[in-house]
Amino acid sequence: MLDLNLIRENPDLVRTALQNRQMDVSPVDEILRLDEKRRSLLTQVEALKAERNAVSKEIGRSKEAATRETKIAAMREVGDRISALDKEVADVEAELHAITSAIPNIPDERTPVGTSEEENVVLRTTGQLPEFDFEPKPHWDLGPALGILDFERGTKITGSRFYVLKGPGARLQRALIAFMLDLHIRQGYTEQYLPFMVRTATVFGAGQLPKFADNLYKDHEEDLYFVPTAEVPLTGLHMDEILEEAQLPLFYTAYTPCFRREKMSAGRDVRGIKRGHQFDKVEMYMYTKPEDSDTLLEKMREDAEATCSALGFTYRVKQLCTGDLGFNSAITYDIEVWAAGCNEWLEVSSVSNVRDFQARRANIKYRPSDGGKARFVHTLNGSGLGLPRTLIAILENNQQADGSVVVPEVLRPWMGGVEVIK
RNA sequence: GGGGAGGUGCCAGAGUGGUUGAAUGGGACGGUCUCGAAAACCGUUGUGGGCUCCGGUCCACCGAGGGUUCGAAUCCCUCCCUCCCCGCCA
Repeated sequence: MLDLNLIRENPDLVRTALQNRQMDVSPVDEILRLDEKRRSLLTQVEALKAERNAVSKEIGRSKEAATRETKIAAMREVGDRISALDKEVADVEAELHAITSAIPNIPDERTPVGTSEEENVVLRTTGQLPEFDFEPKPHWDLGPALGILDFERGTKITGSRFYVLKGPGARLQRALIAFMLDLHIRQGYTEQYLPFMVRTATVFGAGQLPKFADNLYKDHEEDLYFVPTAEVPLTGLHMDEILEEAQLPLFYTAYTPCFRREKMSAGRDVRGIKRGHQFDKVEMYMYTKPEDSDTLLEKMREDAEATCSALGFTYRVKQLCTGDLGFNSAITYDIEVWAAGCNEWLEVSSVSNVRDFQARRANIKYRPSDGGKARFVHTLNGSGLGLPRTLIAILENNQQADGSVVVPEVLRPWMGGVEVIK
């Protein structure tokens, strides 16, 4: 959510932001119009309320019945006008809120302007592309051959885009989760175990509603959403709180499953486990003072990269351009790992500084140590790697000619010492 | 699932229709005192919003949302949450 004052005082900034994101700028004018209408209505209705309050006090003090009756009658009429105006204000505010909540964050000056993901900028590539003296197989062939991945049974018990991990496959994923969480703990994050279902206000606070309702699973009976990412409950953690400056920054890490309907990407990435309706992820999250968020974004990026390095991945860091930037984000780095079987770079992490965008929606502030006015915090989020794509990279890059897969050394403690899955 | 109690400011806790945005106590912060501290005393201590000659002023907020009334923290309705007892399930 953007600051209404910012939109009012600097509409061109917002228009440019929308343009750079390849979006329609007309909502800005609509907001300005509604904002003006709202303030005009408020001036009227508040004057009436002030009058009613004052006269009502007089009525309370008045002893004379006739005077009281006259005043009560007058105030009854004022009350009717207040009700009508209040209704108008509520309508205008609802419309204003609906439009404002659909405006994305303003990209950072350092976010390159571009029209689509084609114009994302590769900042750096680390490691060499692995070489094979045989034709490396994609994971959708490798996994079933090893008996650790079962697509048919996944679709049988649930439907398309669901799969079953079996035996060492399931264990490998669990090893990755434990490894990542422990690594993030060493990097200074505090582990959280969170609800996997959240209320509407929580999803709104994280910026997933109303815009992305189509992508969410919902229990309509209980009015609860299944989390699409741990970012949602991690934002909710301090919703409607005023933190102390001394508490900041807060570093959190959490493992959660993620549930996404993927209506937008129907027909895309249908092969393998790259894009499922249910997948696991370890997430990093920060609450910071505004002046620290730029620096800490780099820490979070380094922490995500450290995970890739420890697993022996060849990876590259991309800077997203305005055309591909997420709704909440001002600046985002994507980390992509090379997968030798399907021959592509897979996005395993997205590290973003959303500044005060989520904090405004979720109402998360901090009180400066000098006792000044409470200010919105900045929040940052980043995947400590999405699990399916990490699994793909391990299976495809560590495969051997006989179809077996070498387990990365750092994971072996959680694999009962198993060195090769065969 | 059945029965009962409750949700008020940073905390505890009054307040059942009219100067109550909210008593009282505690905490925190500032000041006086002190070599310093404690004690004591004095003061300050919410959020959002409108207008503003930027000195203020007005509006809203006592779990959330509606309603009654000239006027609601106080009355009514719905929902949410917490606690206790019983039942049920793990």
